[in-house]
Amino acid sequence: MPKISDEHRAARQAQILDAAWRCFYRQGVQATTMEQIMAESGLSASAMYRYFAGKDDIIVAAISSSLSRLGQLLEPILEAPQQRSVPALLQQVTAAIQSFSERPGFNLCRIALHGWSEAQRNERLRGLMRDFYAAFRDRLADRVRRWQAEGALDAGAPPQDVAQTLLSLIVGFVVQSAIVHDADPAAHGRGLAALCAPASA
Amino acid sequence: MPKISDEHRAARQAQILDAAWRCFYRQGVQATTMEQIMAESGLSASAMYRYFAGKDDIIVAAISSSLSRLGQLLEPILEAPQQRSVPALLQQVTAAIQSFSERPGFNLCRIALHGWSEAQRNERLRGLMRDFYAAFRDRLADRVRRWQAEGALDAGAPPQDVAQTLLSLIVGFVVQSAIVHDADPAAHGRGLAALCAPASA
Amino acid sequence: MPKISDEHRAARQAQILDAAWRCFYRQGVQATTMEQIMAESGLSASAMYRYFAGKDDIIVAAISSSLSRLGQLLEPILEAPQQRSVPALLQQVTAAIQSFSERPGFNLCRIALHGWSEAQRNERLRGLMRDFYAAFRDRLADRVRRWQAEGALDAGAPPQDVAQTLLSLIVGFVVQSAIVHDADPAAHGRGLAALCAPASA
Amino acid sequence: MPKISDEHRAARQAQILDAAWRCFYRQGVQATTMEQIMAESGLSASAMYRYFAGKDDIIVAAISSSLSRLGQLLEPILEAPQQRSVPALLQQVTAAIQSFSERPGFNLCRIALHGWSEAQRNERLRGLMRDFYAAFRDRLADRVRRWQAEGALDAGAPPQDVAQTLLSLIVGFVVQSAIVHDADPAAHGRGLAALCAPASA
DNA sequence: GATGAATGAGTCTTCATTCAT
DNA sequence: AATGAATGAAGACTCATTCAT
Repeated sequence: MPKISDEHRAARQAQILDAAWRCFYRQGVQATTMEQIMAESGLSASAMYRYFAGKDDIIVAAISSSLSRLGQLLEPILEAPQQRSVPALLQQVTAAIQSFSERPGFNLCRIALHGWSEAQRNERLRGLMRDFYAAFRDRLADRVRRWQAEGALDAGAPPQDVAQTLLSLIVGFVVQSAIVHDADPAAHGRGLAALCAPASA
Repeated sequence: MPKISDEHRAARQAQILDAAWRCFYRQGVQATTMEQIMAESGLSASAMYRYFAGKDDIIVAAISSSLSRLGQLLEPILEAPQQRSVPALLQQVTAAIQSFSERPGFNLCRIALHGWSEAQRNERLRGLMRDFYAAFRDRLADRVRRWQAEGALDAGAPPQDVAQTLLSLIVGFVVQSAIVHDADPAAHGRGLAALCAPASA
Repeated sequence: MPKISDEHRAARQAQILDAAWRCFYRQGVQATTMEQIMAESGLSASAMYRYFAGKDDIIVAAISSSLSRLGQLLEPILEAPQQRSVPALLQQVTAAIQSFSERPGFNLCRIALHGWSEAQRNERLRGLMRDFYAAFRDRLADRVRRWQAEGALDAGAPPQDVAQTLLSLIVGFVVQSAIVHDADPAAHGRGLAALCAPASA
Repeated sequence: MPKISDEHRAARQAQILDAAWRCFYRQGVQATTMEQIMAESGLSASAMYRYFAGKDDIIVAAISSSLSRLGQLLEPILEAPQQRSVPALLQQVTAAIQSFSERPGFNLCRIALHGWSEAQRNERLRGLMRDFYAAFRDRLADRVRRWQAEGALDAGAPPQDVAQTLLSLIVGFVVQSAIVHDADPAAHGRGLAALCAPASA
């Protein structure tokens, strides 16, 4: 019965990836050693190599699965039919990221920075990440188009430009969370609202 | 004559840091070896240790000097008295970053990602970076206050919130430059302008 | 029914040894891993250890069985009653070796080199091989004695010396086959005939 | 002064290759570990990698230098102008090999077997060895031609065939030395002489 | 009786750093 | 002041073998 074996395989791989993330989060991707992942996962050296071809494979799988999780986290927010205002969307997205990051041992923001850095020197990772962010920006552009159709946004602006700006706001929040440690969804929302508001309100 | 010695020292250090950056840019911080920096700088092993205490020192010095360069690049833009609109400022800042990044062998955007990642696992670096970005945000807040005083911006908004939003836009541009490779200052400006504009323009 | 079990056992062992030889032939003895033999034989790890005590046992059994096959190949040639001339015998033996070597996946010549090398560092193998070649040389000496009795060869020469020379010619052919790839039974026969011929023929 | 450095380099390389040969001789090529070569040479791990790119490089260099030594050993014998008989040449060559092999820690015959085996799975080595033996056989063919010119050998025989036969006798001696341990230059000479002699002498 | 997942000792190799010259 | 040879600890990865199921 291969089913048991497949489930076992998936479980072990998840076990390894979770351990890898806990290590990456603490020390960065390159500085994490296989031995540390072994210790964190409770598996032996050979067990790791049964489920992954090597360190690079673990890195790619871990980052890839992390991007998937991030996509699953943000998709419902983007697709919610009742989204009316840009600052509100931004606030919801950043709040979701923040609450997801607060779980112990898995800070999404710090991990993102490590992943971006690693993607600079890893072919597969670079493609993976470019595709993910390009796709995410396309979803944002869709959202912009709906707003424009609803009359909530200037219909003359190129949706891709607005999407690029929105994506910057989101990843900028991530960076400030990891570096300055005081990024605040509400502040981001207020700041953007202030920019959008007529000056002499 | 200690003065010559000091100049010599500074020149050698700059030579090493430049070489280090070229390596970091290509391969990331952790994956760069001392031997590669030696080869890139044309100096001997002992020379490196004469001018820096070790690899960590080179990393901190390189990132620190890079932050200084970035500050020097952006300061005149922030302080320019004639700055009138937020989208225009954003476009100027991102354009400056982009043109600075286009010089061969020193892509500021890619380097920033490496530096952020490294700062997660290096105490000194973390402090350095937090201080730099906090200070930069303070400068942005000053700018916001001036705009508010000039009536160009809603006076009721907390300047720090607006500054946080602006910083996000800037670093978001950096990330998109390095990851998706198509970040565009003009698009960022247009996108922000669209968000600020009244919907039914 | 132990008989079926015994047959089963022998069949499995042969299956393993055949697989082992295909691996040894390609990569040498030491460089072949148990996993490769497992893959080549289609058997599981535990099956290997059920039928052999370990890798060393497989090596010894494989080389031993190979020597037997070689002996069975050459024996009828040595014992053929109509053998009249030394060059003819040499040519027949080398031709037999060559045709045996041409089967895909089992080059006797290459395998011999691997076996000799391995015998240097394996006590059991060393004895096995010494005995085999000593016995083979004894058979050659018998042949020489028969030739001497028939008047086909100088009766004053020590048969063991002639046998040693003949064995050198044979294994020399094997080495040249594996290393220079152009060893030729006919050329060997002609060369020896030329040495035996009176100079001014 | 680069000369000192070059001499130093050559000396270290020789030191490593000598150590490697002592290990190869005892255990075969593949079964020898870098650590054993380190211990035998008295050098550290990194020192080895300063002078050789890796284990494969050491193997190739060691075998290559060994072939050179063998060539230097046999060349004067082949070129000696007073060589008159084939058995005498054979005896001189084998005797030279034997005396060279008797030095402690460097048995040329055992080493040859290891080298041949290794050449089966190492591209560079295979070419190296094929070229060496082909060239050696050409020298033998030259010798044969001279004998034929002097009337000492049947002028009608193809020199390359005779050379192939002679090479077989030599390498056959090497194999019997290493495997049966009783190969004897004099016996080889007598055996060949018996084959060459008229039967009813 | 058979499987294949698991192991831990061992392999080759690299690297930041030091030190004799 | 400067060199570059040397180090040893640590890195990723492999492999013959065992054991729970």
